[in-house]
Formats: sequence, C-alpha cells, structure tokens
Amino acid sequence: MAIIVDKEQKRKDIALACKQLIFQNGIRNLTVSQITQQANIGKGTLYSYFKNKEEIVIEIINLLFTEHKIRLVKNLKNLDSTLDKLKLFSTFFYDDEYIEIRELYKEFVSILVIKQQDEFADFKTKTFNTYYGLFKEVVADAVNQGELKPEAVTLSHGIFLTPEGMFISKLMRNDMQNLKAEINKYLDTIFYILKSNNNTAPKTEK
Amino acid sequence: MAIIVDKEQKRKDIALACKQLIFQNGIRNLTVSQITQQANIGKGTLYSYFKNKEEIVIEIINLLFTEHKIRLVKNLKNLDSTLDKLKLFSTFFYDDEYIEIRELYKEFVSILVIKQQDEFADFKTKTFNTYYGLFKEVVADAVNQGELKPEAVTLSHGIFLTPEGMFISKLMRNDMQNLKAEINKYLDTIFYILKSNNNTAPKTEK
Amino acid sequence: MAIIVDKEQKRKDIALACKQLIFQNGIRNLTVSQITQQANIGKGTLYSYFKNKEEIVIEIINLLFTEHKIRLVKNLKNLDSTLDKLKLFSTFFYDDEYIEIRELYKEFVSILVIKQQDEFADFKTKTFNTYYGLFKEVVADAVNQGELKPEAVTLSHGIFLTPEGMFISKLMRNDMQNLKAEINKYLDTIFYILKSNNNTAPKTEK
Amino acid sequence: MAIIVDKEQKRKDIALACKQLIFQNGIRNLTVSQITQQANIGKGTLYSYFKNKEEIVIEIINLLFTEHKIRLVKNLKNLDSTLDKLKLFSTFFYDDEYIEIRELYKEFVSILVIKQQDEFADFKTKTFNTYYGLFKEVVADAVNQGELKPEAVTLSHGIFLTPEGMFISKLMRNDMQNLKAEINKYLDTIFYILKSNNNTAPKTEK
DNA sequence: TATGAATGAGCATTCATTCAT
DNA sequence: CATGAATGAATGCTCATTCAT
Repeated sequence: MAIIVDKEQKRKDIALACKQLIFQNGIRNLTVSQITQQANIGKGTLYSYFKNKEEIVIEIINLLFTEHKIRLVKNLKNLDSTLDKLKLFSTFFYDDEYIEIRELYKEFVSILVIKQQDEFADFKTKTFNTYYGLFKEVVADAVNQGELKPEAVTLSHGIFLTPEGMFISKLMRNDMQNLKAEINKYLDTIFYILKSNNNTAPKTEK
Repeated sequence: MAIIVDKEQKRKDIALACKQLIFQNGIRNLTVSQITQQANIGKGTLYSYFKNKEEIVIEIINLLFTEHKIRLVKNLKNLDSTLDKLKLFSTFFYDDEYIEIRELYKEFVSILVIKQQDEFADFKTKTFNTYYGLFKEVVADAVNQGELKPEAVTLSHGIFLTPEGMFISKLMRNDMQNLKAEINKYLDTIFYILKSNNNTAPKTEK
Repeated sequence: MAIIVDKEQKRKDIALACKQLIFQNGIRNLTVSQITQQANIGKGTLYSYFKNKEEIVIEIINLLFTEHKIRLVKNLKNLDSTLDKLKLFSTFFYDDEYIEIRELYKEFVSILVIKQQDEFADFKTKTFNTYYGLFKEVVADAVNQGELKPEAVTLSHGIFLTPEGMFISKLMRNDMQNLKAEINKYLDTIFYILKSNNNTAPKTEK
Repeated sequence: MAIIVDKEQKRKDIALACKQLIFQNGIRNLTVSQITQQANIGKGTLYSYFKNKEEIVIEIINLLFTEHKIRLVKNLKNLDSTLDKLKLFSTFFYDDEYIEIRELYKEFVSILVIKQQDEFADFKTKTFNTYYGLFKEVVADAVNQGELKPEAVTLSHGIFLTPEGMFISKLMRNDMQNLKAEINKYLDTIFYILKSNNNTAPKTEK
C-alpha cells in the first residue's frame, strides 16, 4: 500500500526545516539548493510541493508569524491595563525577544514595498487584519468602559501604525537606539490625551 | 590650457539625464551602461564625477527631493490654517503630483530598510531633519499661539510619522485607494483632540 | 628667455617622486594618475618625457638598481675573503635591508618572464652584465691567485644564478624562511669543493 | 533516478577541452566564457565542478605535469649514466618536446612569483617535491656507489635549481639560444668536480 | 609648453527552474 | 514518486592614452 502523504503537513515540515536557515541568512540569500539540502529532499520534489521559491518563503513567514501571534495573544491576556495592552503591540519593533523575526520582517518590508506580488500582499493583509483586529478590540473595550474618549476608535488605525512608521523611519536613518523610548512617549501622551477624564500627566519613560 | 569643467554642474547634468531612466526602470534595474548612454558620456567619465553607482542615485534623489522641498515650503507659505499646513506634509504620500518621486521613494525605502548604507542613511537623515523640522515649527507655532494643547509638541514626532506608517502599510497590502481619506481622517481627529478648546467635532472626509 | 629644461634630469625627477609610491603599491598598481599627481605635473606633460608607462617604470627601476649597485660595490671593497665576497651577491635575495627593492624585483620578474618586451629585457641584460661581471671578476681573481681551481671560472655562471633559482623556487612555494641558510650552505660547500687545496670541511650555518 | 556523473572524470574532460585554449591565449587571458564554449557546457555547469576559475587552471596544469612526470620517470629508467640522468631533469627548460608545457610554466611562474595564492603554491610544492625527490635519489645512489663525492648530496638542492635559475634569467633577458649549452656545460663541470676520482676533463658541448 | 577631461573594452559568478532518468 | 545535473543571462568598474584648448 502506498504511503499517503499529507501535502499540507509536508509543506510545513519543509518550511520548519528552513527556519534556522532563514534566520541565519535572511530571505534574500536563501537559495533553493540550501532549502532542499536542509529539508533533505531533491529539488524536483520541492517543486512538487511549492509552485516557486516565493511560495516557500511565504510558508515559512506564515509559520513564524503564527507563532508570534499566539505569543502576543497569550501576553495580552496577562495584562490588565489598557495602556500596557496597547504598548504590547509595538514591542515587536524593539524587544530583543523578537530580534530574529524582526530581521525577517525587515526583508519582508523591503520586498513588499516595491513588488506588489499578490501572494505576499494577501499574506500581509491577513496578518495585518489579525493584529489590527486585536488592537481595535482593546481600544473599543476601553471606550465602551468609559476609559477612553470615543475619538480613540477613529484614531486607532493611525495609532496602531505610528510605531511602525517610527520603526521604519529610524531604520532608514540607522538610528534605532531610542526607538522604544520614542514609541512609549508617544503612546503615553496619546493615551493621556484620549482619557475621558485626564487629570494625571503621563509618566515619561527615561 | 585645459578645459575647465564645473564639476558640480556636470554632476547635476548627468543626474538629470537619468531622471526618466530611473522612473522607467527603477533604481535597482538602473545599469551603469544605461546611464552613460543616456547621458552621452563614456563610462570612465561617469566615474570621474561619481565614486560609484550609489553616489549617482543619491545625486538624482537629492535633486528631486530638493525640488520637492522648495515646492513644499512655497505651498506652506500660501496656507493659513494650521490643520491645512499639517496635512500638506502627507500629500507626498498620495497626491498625483508626486507620483514619480513617490515611486522613487518606494525603492529608496526598499533599499534602506535592509541595507544600512551610510551614504543613503545620511541623506535620509538630512531629508528627515528638514521636513520634520518644518513640521515641528508649525506645531510649535500653533501651541505658542494657544491654538493647540502643549502635548501636541510631544506628539509631533508620532503624528509626523503616522502618514508614512499608513503609506507603507497600505503599500505592502496593495491597498492604496483610500490612503488619502485615512490620513486626513486621522489628522482631522488628532487635531480636534489637541485643540485647546475643542467644542466642534472634526468634519470627516467621505 | 625661456627656461631650458634638462630632459634627462626631469625624467629622473619624475621617477624619484614616485619612489615611495612604487614601494607602497608595487608596479602593477601604479597608475599614471598617481604618478602625475605625485610628480605634480599634468598627464600630457608626462607623456612628453616618456613614451609610455612602461618607460617610466624602467626609469624608476633603473634608479633603484643603480643605488643598489653602488652599495654592493662599496660593500665588496670592505670584504677580504673570497667566500664572503661571493656570498655578498646573494644577500639581495634574503637580507631585510633590501626588502623594498626585492619586492619590486619580484614584480619585475613576474612581468619579464612572460612578456618579452625589449625595453625591459635590455635593462635586465645591462643589470645582469653589471652584477655578473663583478661576480666573475671575484672568481677570476681567486683562480688567478691559486685559491680556487680553474673550473670555478666555468661554473661561475651557474653558481651566480643558483641563489636566484632558489629564491624564485621558494617564492613560488611560499617557503622563504630558510632561504639564507640554504644559499649559504650551497655556497660554503661549492667553495670547499672548488678550493685548490681542500682539507678543511665547510662550516655549515645553523 | 537521476543521472550519475563521475565528477572526477568530468573535471578532467573539461580541463582537457581547454588545453588548446590555454596554449593559444595563456592563463591570464583565459576567460570563463571561452572555457564553457570549448567544453560545450553552460557556465553554471562549470561552477558545479570547479569552485572558481583558478581551480580549473590548477586542474589543467596538474594534468599536464602529471603527463610530464610519467614521461620523465620512464625516460629516467632508460638511462644508465648518472650524468645523463641528472641532465634529463633540465631538458624541460629547453627541449622542443616540452615547448607547450613550458609556455604554461612561464605563466605559472609569473603568477606565483607575486601572488601567494595557496592553491597554486600547494600544487607547486607537490610538484617540486616529486621532481626534486627523484633528483636527490639519483644523486644519493651515485654517492652510495662511490661514483660521486659525499658533498654531492649537500649540493643537490642547488644543482637541481641552477638550470631553473638560468632558464628564468635568460628568459628575462630574452636570450634563450644557448640555454641548453650553458646548462650542460654547468652540469658537465660540476659532475666532473664532484666525481670521486676526477682524472678526465668534461667534454664541453660546442 | 602644459594640461586634464574624456574614453570604452573587458569578465567572473550566481541561482531559480526544468526534465530526463 | 523522486532526483540533481544542466542552464545562461546579466553587470560594475579601471586606467593608459589622446588631443582640444
């Protein structure tokens, strides 16, 4: 009896085998030869599971961001304060914990900014929706509970994307040292401004 | 006596000759052969004016952004309302007028996000300082005149970079249609929130 | 009244100006631009004194070997023993004193071995004749004075070239450490063999 | 099942296909395009058999010197006289039979004298050891059989390298006509001097 | 007499994808 | 099912020499 191979599982197996490879060398330097060697399969076999190299990269990124999302959701549950929850989303851009996936993300940005490849864009949309969906929920809850002014909902899109704007701007200027401080200063202040009843000034992180 | 050449002018001439080339093919696909053909000079000549290909690209970008900055400053003077002034900075990301230089900027982002090339980063820093400097001035004036709350100063960095964050995020998701609306909705609302005396709700652009 | 420039002197001046340059970068990396800058003249001017780059290189090498020859002759006079005199010729190949000119010589060999350029070859012939002439003289004197067997004259050509053969062979094998010891062992032994009255064994250098 | 290729054989095939090419143009002017055209393979294929261009050159030289060594050993066995055996080693430098490989050797020398490329140097060392090893054996046998004085062993290194020194010196002076005569005159004389019982003067070749 | 701006040919190497076995 | 050998286009930079001024 022939072995029945779960195509979807095999795709994941191949992708997983390359995780280290992609962290070491980055997306751009990932070669098909490396992948097949690492996954211990022939080149032809690879192409029976994936249409092209791009599809493999998507699969790998998908895997890593899924992991990241799970971690984020878990961490979100452990937090009580709204401000802390909002801050959690931007830790991705500066926390040492995410250094590897962040490197990957930089490459991902670099590719997506110029090439409007549908496969990549669709994945980015899905990921964006997931994260932004969670973010909006936090904001909406705070508004509903009377903690934040209703305008917070309208601003949530902008607030969600500001840390990313800072991240990329500083990245381009090779000036990443005080990104965390800048992001938190921004979030503290905007949170203070949006509080329904703002009598206490925000603590500015050193 | 030998021919005296205005090196600085010649650099500009060569750079300008390539403007179209770079709009058509992008920075990454710009070849030295193309440049010299377009500029009608020998390869060696090119390299006596520029250290390397990168320097040429910088010169072109420099030229275009210098033009853009002049236009921005001029337009800034023609505006009276603080909100309109703040909005002016983000027109770069959606206005048809800037479509060409915006295409160039995308490539520039794509390169800078991954490679920390000092020449490029230095140029980006200079440009950032110029634009953000003007932006901060507008905010500071409004605060000093009692139009905006003092927190606007603290938030100016974030507010300045939010449209760029939106631009890049939407770019990556191949979803540029309503960028203008989103940016303006954000700016309207944040402006409303930051007004010293906010009794009128912002008009939301359709 | 127009200044009368001594062409020959000017050639030497230009060559001298490049001495350091050639020691730093070697012949192969010496560019005409560097030369003219160092000599503080225009490219066109250079070409009115020299037919081509090669001629300049010859002039420089000529200068350096003339210096070297003067030193050799002076040192030769200070020595009494025939063996020491013979050994003196091969110090060029290992003595730290000659490290710079030796580097130059290597490049010179590299060029001459494949290109049979007459200008270079003529210079080499002249230099060879000078040095070998001195060497033969030392040998002939020793034979005439009854110190060496008459066969020494016949062998002088070979003996003169053996250290160079060793030098080049070891150079190619990247194994220069004990060149001095090997050369001297050879010279000691051949001298012992050629002595008219060989009762004392040669001292082998450690 | 995929095609099984004998890598080692294919390397030799490619190298052999370029033999003529290298004789015509020399090592320095050998281009990868030429090689792949001649060998009738794609550029990529070439690089799956060789790490770089240098490795190909080594393979070719290796092939030719291996052939040469075999011929030398065979010829060595056909000779009885010690002097003839010793002379055999230097035929490489003047015999018409070796004209092609000698041209190659010249280029090899030219490269090795200035660049200390390990791959090349290692090959040279191996080749040197092989030839010099055979030479020393001939000398040692003659000494053991009482034909030559014991000093011959000490001198063997120098004697082995003298013809090469002459070859290169004359090459540089573009004066190759009487290389054979000079080498043989040297070997005849040194052999005469080193004979245990030297009553017969060497015949000087005209 | 002196200048220095302009020239332009020439070349090693990588890697995603295919398809014969 | 699986393999892995073969492909080939595409590109930045150097520098000796000339000749218009």
